[in-house]
Amino acid sequence: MGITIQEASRVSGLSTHTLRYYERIGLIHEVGRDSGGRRSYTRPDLDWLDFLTKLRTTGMPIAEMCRYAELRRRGPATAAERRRMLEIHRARVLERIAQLSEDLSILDYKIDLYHAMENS
Amino acid sequence: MGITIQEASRVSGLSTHTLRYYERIGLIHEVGRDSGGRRSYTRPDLDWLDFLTKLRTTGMPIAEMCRYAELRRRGPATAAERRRMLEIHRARVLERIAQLSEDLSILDYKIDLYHAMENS
DNA sequence: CTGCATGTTGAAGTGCACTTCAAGTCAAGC
DNA sequence: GCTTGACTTGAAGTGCACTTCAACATGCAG
Repeated sequence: MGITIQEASRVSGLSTHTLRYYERIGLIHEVGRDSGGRRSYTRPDLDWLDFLTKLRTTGMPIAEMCRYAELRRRGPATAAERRRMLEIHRARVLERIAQLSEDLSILDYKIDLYHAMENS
Repeated sequence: MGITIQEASRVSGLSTHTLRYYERIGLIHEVGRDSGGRRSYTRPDLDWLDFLTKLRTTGMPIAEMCRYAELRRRGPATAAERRRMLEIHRARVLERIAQLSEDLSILDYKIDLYHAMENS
């Protein structure tokens, strides 16, 4: 019914080690098992992993992701709180982009200086 | 002539520990000392720290910064190589900004979904 | 001249996010 | 039935970027 941890690893881009680690710390809740006790990842699992990965790559700390995951498990009653978490995170991402853009211009300036040096 | 490590810390935004650490690993080269052997930071030191900080906040690994610092110490002959390093780093920063912007839209989408849930 | 804050050093410790290890289980191919 | 390879677990290890510690030195206030 589901796919193996190996396939889930390929699809998600996370190592099998990381998949087990994420489950252990509660980021992924109780992945289904096959007859032999092996993990079997379903579509919803993969979608969730995808979203988790986006939170990670945008710099959300694991601890905060765990909190989000826990709220999610508690159901619809926690929707407003989860939204607030995402809004706060969104603001951080925006700020990070702004900071990077600003620093980028310093980089450009420095690179220009080097060009000028080389052509003088 | 220069300022104390405490003042340099305040100006640069780096802890005194980090300032000593940066010096130890060769990121900052031989900061001057006062009569009592205490560090004395001058304007060029602070400018360099400022630039280092920009490299760090844009995600350049310490090891790479050390390499850049070493090239810088070797003088003008290494200018072209330093420029290349900055250009490569610049490309990474651009890519990071693009990635963050993309992930941001997923975040926006999710937040919208939560709003829709709350208003239904 | 005596505290005491601030400085110095090398070495050890910390926190985060994994990653590797050790020891065992299970299923498919020969 | 036996090997092989992927899977399982808990525990220990890794890499990065600092941070803290321990032990000692210096300089200024009272």
